[in-house]
Amino acid sequence: MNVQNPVRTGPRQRMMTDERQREIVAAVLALARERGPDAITTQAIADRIGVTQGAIFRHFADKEAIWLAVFSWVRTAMGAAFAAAVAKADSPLAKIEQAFLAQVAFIAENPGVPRVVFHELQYPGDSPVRAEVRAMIIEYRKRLALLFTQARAADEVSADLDTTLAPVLLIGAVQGLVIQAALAGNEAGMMKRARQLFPLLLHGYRGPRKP
Amino acid sequence: MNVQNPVRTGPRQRMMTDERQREIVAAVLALARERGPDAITTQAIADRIGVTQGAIFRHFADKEAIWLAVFSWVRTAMGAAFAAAVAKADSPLAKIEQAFLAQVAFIAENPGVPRVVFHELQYPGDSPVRAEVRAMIIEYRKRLALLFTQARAADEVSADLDTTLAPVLLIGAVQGLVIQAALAGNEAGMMKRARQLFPLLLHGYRGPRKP
DNA sequence: TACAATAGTAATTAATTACTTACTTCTCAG
DNA sequence: CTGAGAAGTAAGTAATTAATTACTATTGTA
Repeated sequence: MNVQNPVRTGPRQRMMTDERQREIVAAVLALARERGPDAITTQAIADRIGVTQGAIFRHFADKEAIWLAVFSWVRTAMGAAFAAAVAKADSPLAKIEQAFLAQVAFIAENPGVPRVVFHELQYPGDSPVRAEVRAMIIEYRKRLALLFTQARAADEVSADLDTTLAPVLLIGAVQGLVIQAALAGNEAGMMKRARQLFPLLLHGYRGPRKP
Repeated sequence: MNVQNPVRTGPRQRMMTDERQREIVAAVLALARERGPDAITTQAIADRIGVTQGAIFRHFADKEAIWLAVFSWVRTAMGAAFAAAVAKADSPLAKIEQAFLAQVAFIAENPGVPRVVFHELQYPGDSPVRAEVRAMIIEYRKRLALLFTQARAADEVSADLDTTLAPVLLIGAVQGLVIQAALAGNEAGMMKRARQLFPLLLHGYRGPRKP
């Protein structure tokens, strides 16, 4: 917090703005978790980071720019989490399991993220913000579909498996856990439930049992 | 629309209010689908049903009362759809399948419903409206859990199946389809995808295959 | 040290929100 | 037929919102 880098390479004012922008993005996600997306007003953000309301507009042109920054952060962070998870395993199916668990872990650590994402998904239209959110989910779904195709080729899942449908169920499973956590009010228990839930997904992907 | 019952048993003014209330609830759900939950203002409702904004408050004390009426309708309609679906099948597992398909069909027919429900779920706190929504989902989950317990007793699903976890996956699967429909912008294709998706759930519930 | 850029402030603005009030119109029961 | 109650209207209110403006304070640099 108070620790500052004594050596600056770039101009100071840009640094300050970058820091404030990150602070504002963090405040948005914190407010989303604590009070819900509708409570994210420029006044609430300003109160949380300790400046006046007008100061927000020194760092973002308008509120839409704030949302774009928030979802840009989410997309980057989720992409990194996905890549790290996939790198941890060798087989396609194991990669899928790691991606699933990483996704749940990311949401458990950043409970504001599903709130803002699914808040935005509930609106029709083609605003830049919504386009960003949709692109993020579509990208995630495509990456999963690729892994499922590889898993099918490696005979790790049923040969009949629809590799465009399988990601829908996996994303849905994450959503089921999010809803469950919202109802119970505990984001902490999500990981445990996720580990219990994955076998159910696994057997579904593997196809009918042959007794 | 223009057809009116010539014989009225109760006092007219109550009838009118009841009709307006139903009209307002329908307008809320239509607005949720067409423009998203945030666009549901008393002005937008009034415009849609063709009265002035102030007239809304002749039929509801305040906006919270409108939301309570909306979720009361949703709860009743969903409960009826669930009961009808369960009655169509004999075995517990077949009842579960019918309930799943009925749920998706209900959402496809009432696209505003998931929008308002999950909009409300994203907020913490204990307002009467949120309590109603939570109670509705918890009730739905419990009914599913009971069916899963019966299915397990009938040896239709794995003996290891966690009957509290299974409904989470089923509700999640519905959510996955809702997200998919939101991304693609077509609620019409939901039923087809649901029929494709159920086998994946089924094999998951049945447990590991034994080759 | 002086300068120029800029983060921050305080106050203000226009628009929108839920909700109210005074008044009008309609309709049905007595 | 009539009058009372209720649905509807038009106008208005207080609060909140995102965004702007004129000004001040700070900070790195020439």
